[in-house]
Amino acid sequence: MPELPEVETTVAGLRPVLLGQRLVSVEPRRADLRRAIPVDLRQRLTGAIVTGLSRRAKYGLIDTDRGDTMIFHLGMSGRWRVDPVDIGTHDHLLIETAAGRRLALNDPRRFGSLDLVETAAIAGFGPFQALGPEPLGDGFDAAHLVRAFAGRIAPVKALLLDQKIVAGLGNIYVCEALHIARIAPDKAAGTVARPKLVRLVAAIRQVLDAAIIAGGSTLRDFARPDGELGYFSKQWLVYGREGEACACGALVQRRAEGGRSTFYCATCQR
DNA sequence: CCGACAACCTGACGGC
DNA sequence: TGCCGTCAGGTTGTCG
Repeated sequence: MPELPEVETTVAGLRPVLLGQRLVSVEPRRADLRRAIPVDLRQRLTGAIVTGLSRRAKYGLIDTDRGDTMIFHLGMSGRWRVDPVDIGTHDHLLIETAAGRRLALNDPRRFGSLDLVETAAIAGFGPFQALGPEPLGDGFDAAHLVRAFAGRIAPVKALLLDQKIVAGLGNIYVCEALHIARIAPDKAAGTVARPKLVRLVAAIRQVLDAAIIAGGSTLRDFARPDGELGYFSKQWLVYGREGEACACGALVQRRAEGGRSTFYCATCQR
């Protein structure tokens, strides 16, 4: 579930619950996810007031009035449950606000992470050091891709998954964007002509915007403990559609590369 | 730099 | 019903 649009809509769903609220209880229920949870997280966040929520790449950021920012990553299976009826084995962090709202960070596979850094030093946070530009921001355009792809013979799909080149794309949206831009996933990145890169930038923005809108439309249901985002899956053109007909009539193909599935239309994408 | 692979974990699903 | 293999939206590291 969690690529950039899912994190964006998650943050949007958390905002009305947390913004301006004092955290009266912050309880980690295990010592680690993908890596250790800071031992002082509970002490530093309990009693703090949330002053802002935002997103960077696939990370969610929660700022407090104590100058700390909690940074979460949802990995493959993470999500926040709002006002859960009961607490399960995969609820790894519990939060309660002064207004009596409860949150549980749930992550069965525990590929996610939870960090706490000084807000003023956020640029020094390890995983943020080498991140490329935000795909929906000003720093991302065809010229950027021309520079990033120059001389590279790796498949364009592989480089789009590289967070150092552009931050926030995952397997689904890369497959979708390449389809919309009509670019073959295995084409050597450095050989993709500039007009195609112009299309690619537009396609990435288009698919991310549409997914955020689709996720946003489900925000009403965000508080449901078992609530799932992901309405955008109904709009996928190629991802998960192996053997189905593309709009051109050809069948969507699937290929495994580096242990991950790539979905594409060999007729449309060149 | 590249591609392939493994590791980290659990759950869902299909086949038998 | 159960067992087994396969797959899954991410990140990080190794090896040749």
